[in-house]
Amino acid sequence: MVTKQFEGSPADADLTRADSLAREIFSDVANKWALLIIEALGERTLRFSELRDGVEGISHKMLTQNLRMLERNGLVERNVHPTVPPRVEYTLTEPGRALWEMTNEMCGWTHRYLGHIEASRRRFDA
Amino acid sequence: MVTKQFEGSPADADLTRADSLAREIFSDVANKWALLIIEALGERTLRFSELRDGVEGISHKMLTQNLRMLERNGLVERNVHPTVPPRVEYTLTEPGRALWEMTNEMCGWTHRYLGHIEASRRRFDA
DNA sequence: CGGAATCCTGAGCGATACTG
DNA sequence: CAGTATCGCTCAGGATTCCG
Repeated sequence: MVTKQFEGSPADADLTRADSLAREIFSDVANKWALLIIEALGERTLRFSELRDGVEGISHKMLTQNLRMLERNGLVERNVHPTVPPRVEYTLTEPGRALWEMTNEMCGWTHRYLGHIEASRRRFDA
Repeated sequence: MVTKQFEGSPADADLTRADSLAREIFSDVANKWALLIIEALGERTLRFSELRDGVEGISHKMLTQNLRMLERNGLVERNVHPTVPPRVEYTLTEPGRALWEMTNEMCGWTHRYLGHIEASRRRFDA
């Protein structure tokens, strides 16, 4: 992918920059919590607290932290309703939704190979 | 996905077990290094050292660690050639190859939205 | 060369408390 | 309810060393 080595031709500055940016984005996105959040938001818009117990296992802190990151990258949109008590809703943007399709496939993959993997683990652990 | 809440119907034990297993697998696989390794192995079989400098940024330790994990889950196959010096090659298994298709899409996704994301970041950081 | 083991540091994360 | 801030600790993970 993204992991090529360039030497010194003309437009390389741009290429390597785009490349390192791509790696950075990949690293942001290729993490457990981010993907689980995206997955949860695929169904519908959710509030902060709905996400907190929807994603199970995630801490308050990790949730905000990842939501900020996803917002920064333009994958989720944050909507504050100025009511009291406050109500903040998170929605996938179009890039986020595209990513969601892939988390979906990952879920499908996981279930498809559950048996293989479980078996392989037993073999390995012996 | 995987994050449903069950109450107490008959065959729930199995369902929740499969579910927690699925979450575990997902967590194993949804990590930066694992996915980058899979991506690298997509092209062709690679030796340990080829992976080490192919994946760039990964440490000796992280590489072995992740390779063990991937092997355990049956996503890569480890082949030791009893020569001297030793020669160890890693190949994707069929489940691994299926996963690779998804990392490929992720790479495609990354490049497709590079612009969007970069722009969104600039907006956010202001 | 590939891998295991050891040591050591700091980022990551949970827990808690405080604001609007 | 949502978010920020602070503290403390655990443990991920880098550097190094040794083995087959």
